[in-house]
Amino acid sequence: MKVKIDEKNKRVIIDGLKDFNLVHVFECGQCFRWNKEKDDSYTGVAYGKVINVSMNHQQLIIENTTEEDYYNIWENYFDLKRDYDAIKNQLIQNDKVMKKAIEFGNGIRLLNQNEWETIISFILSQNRSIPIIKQNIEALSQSYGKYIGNYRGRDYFDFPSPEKLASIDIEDIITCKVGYRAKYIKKTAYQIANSNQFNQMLHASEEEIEKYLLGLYGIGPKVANCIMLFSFNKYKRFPIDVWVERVMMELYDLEDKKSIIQYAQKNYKDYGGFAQQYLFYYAKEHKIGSK
DNA sequence: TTCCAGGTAGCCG
DNA sequence: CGGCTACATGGA
Repeated sequence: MKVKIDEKNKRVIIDGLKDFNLVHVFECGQCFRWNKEKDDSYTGVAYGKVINVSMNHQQLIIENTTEEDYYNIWENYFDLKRDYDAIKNQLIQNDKVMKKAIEFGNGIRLLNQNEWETIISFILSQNRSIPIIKQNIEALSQSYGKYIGNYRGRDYFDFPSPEKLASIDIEDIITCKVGYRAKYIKKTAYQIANSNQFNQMLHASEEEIEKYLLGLYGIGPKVANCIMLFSFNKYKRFPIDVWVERVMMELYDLEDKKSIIQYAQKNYKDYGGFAQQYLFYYAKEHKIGSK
């Protein structure tokens, strides 16, 4: 992997990158603020910046960025330093289903996303489909987020701060079509904005983080696991949603959530989060078990 | 029209 | 504890 800085064109090019596919990364259900352009590249907002990402063979091209942002944000955000081969090789041992799921989503990488944004995003995700979640988050950002700028003819807004969401009325949050989840958003934003506990969690143990998240209004075990996996680097976490539950019951012949948890702990160990994401993407795209 | 979506809080036994 | 249900909204 080789990094080239093209300062003049505000680009960073990463050469010789393996295990990275734009569709897999952005459509596997882990993130909600990335949209496909007509040229098959993706434009999105993260950490208050707008960038465009495209691929050319094994070259990853990040546009509208700088060398500084690449090393401070994007290298970690896109998880570029991790060896996915090692993870895949361990996961596929004695597991034909996983082998298929990994072949299908071979270019998935787990993004390292902002903790606060991930908390609200996955509170919103409950009992909802991904396109609607994306709409909700976009509406929240456009209504209450800071204006970032115009890129390729479109205006972009950052995800609103805890202070901002804590300060607005529930009725105003509801205008973003989040339904009954508005009260969860307001209260959780208030708790985070008005306590230093959240900041302490950024350096806390896994158990403390879990306890804290479960104490926030609107967060249960599944959402807490997603937040820990997608923004706190807790890669053992194995969130079980309707898709993972169905694919595990159908293709692994497991009976209930309890046996799924046991199976995952025993077989996936430290790589539960990666395993889960391959399975989720495979199940969702093939609509396993649904009808 | 009915059913379902990256579930959770509240309530009941 | 474990099981049940209401819940906002939009797409199939």
